Amino acid sequence: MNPLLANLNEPQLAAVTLPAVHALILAGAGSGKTRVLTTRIAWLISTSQVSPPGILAVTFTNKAAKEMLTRLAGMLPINVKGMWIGTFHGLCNRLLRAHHRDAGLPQLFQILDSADQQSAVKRLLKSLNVDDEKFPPRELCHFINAQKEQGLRPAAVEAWDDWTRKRVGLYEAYEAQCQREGVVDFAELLLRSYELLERNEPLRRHYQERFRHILVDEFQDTNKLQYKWLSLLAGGGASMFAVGDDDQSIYAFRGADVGNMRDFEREFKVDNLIRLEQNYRSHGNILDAANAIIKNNPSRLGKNLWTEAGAGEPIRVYEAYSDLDEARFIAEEVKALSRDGHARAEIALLYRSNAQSRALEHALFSAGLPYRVYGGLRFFERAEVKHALAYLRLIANTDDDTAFARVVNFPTRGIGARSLESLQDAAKAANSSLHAAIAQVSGAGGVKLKAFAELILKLRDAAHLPLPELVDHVIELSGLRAHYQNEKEGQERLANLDELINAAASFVAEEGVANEEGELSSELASFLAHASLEAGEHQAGEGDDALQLMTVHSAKGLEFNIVFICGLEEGLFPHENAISEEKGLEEERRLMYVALTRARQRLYLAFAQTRMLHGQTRYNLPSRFLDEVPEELLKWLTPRAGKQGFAVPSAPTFSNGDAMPRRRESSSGSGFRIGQSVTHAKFGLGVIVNAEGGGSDARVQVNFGTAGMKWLALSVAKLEAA
DNA sequence: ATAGACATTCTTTTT
DNA sequence: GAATGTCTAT
Repeated sequence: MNPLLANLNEPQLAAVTLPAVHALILAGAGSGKTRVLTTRIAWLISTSQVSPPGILAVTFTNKAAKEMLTRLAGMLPINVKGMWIGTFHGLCNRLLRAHHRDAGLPQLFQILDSADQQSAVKRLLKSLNVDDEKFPPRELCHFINAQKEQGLRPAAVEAWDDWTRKRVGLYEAYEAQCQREGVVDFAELLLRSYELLERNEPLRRHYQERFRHILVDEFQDTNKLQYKWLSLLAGGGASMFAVGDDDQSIYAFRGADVGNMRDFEREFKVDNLIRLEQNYRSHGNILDAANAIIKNNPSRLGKNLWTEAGAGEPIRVYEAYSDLDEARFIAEEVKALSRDGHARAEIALLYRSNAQSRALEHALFSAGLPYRVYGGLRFFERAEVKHALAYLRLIANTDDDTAFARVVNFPTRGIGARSLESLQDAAKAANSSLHAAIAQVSGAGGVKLKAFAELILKLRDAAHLPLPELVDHVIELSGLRAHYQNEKEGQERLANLDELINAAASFVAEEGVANEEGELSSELASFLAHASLEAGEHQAGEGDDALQLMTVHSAKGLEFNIVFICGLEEGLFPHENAISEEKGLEEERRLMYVALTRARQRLYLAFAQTRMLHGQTRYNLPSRFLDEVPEELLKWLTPRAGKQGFAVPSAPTFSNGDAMPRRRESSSGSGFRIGQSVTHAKFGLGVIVNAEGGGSDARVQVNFGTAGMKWLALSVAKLEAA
């Protein structure tokens, strides 16, 4: 027996050893998905069914791609480096670099990240004198990306109203601007390489014949364009092996289309649908809860996780008075767990939205517990790093107006708004880049601009230097170093700039791109692509034994011994913006499913009666997801809050600094107070969130959850304390 | 050109 | 509440 196949369970083995056919693997959480994917590649190669260059394996994140490469390298005695295993964007970048001419791109085309894209759009709106109130750059970016992700160029977009027609026009102008500047955004990487393959038959046939096996990770997260891209490449008879979990589809809001799983099944006539349902991660109670929750979603492909591990501990539920109380409880609990010998790094605090981390962080800090928050600014996204990268981008391509605009006056060199305006006018008149238009600007501003142009020229002269030295040189000559040396808070930024030099050095050491003779550094171009495509690790203390704080979204794919899910309240989780639509609610439920299945041994669910949000105290009902977990799996750490609402009345006398209902007048005499749970004959269960008037005029505002927010006159409405 | 005041917005996020 | 963006005064 092939040692690769040892210890695989039956469906895993079946999936790994499928012949060259299309297959859809429904891989539940914790069912060994990555193992199946990598083992399949290793098995195909080791049994000589395919050679390494015949494999195309696609993931969504760099982390997943790296993980696959590392595991594969451990299974096979081959050099994994050159294999086509990577993210959609990384592989498309590779394709476009190799065929930039056919794709209509300059050799050193630059990649705009989302922030770059937004500033490019802002610049475009300004140059066209478009009101950015009516066309917010954020929304316009979203629109453009959504079209591209459907595979639609401006001419193909159907516009039925003036607003959309105008946006399509702006989409077109944006494309022209990008093309002139020699830059592509993330979605363009995909679309451009799709079009390249579609239109260039010899090229398409080449890759179709080359890739015999296409493997896709997290298939439920693919968008329409990615699916088309895969279909095109598989069109030459390759086998497609798609691994995904429709229950973990939580990115519909950014274009992911679970429908691709059904389409794939139908269009590729997949008759190998394999379910991986045995879970190796969590104890039974946790899985039972997850299964019970997700069962409420109709139209699933269907799957039920099970485990050989025992039921384990019950799921602990804590009802807090307030967000601060919730945080304090968690901090105390974690402290106790830590004392009992649990590694802090094995404990995760999950929440629906980032704003929730504040209260948690505060409590953890007071308790002296080290923690790490995911989701902040990443290395290559930091302002000072982006500034340095902008200078480097101008070395590679002087026409990159986004980079130009970013640093033309940073550090300040007396080039103000009016000089830039005349430069922009000149560029527009000549249909040229900002850099190329400098000669046209006269006067004092023109002199300063010419000095800037000379600076870029001088920097370009250094392009032959080894990359780390070039970076150092740029930081020095641009004045960035001096600028941050003079700044009070500049120490950390200087350190980050030094870190950028280090990053360049290790990039050269690892990637080892050869520098072509006499040419502008292709090493530089690869490094810049790397900086755009892989924004780098999140900041701070890796390696320390720290608590892990993150949103449920960023927890996907991770696992922890102990998990706290915080803020389980209607309006927060499920989020209020998602509640009104069935589809939105189902995605929230899948999100809850993802959250639950992160835990191996112990799971806490926490919610609060009052919470500060957007600077206001809010009163929420417990999340409906709590009701969807079977009673017998739960162990209430506070008196049970039933379907009737909160068990513990929130007395207005907390001494712990919690938000207290401010309007006492509303409670006097009426028998009701803010924060109290009430029932109404028509609207059902709700929470009083506000009150005004008194005596016979008294009115209260009640949050009825699904039934909405209502103002009710106490003299008319029959409210009962719940 | 820059600091300080005022207004506005506020899910989730990788590439 | 905090962060970003725009306007205003120096």
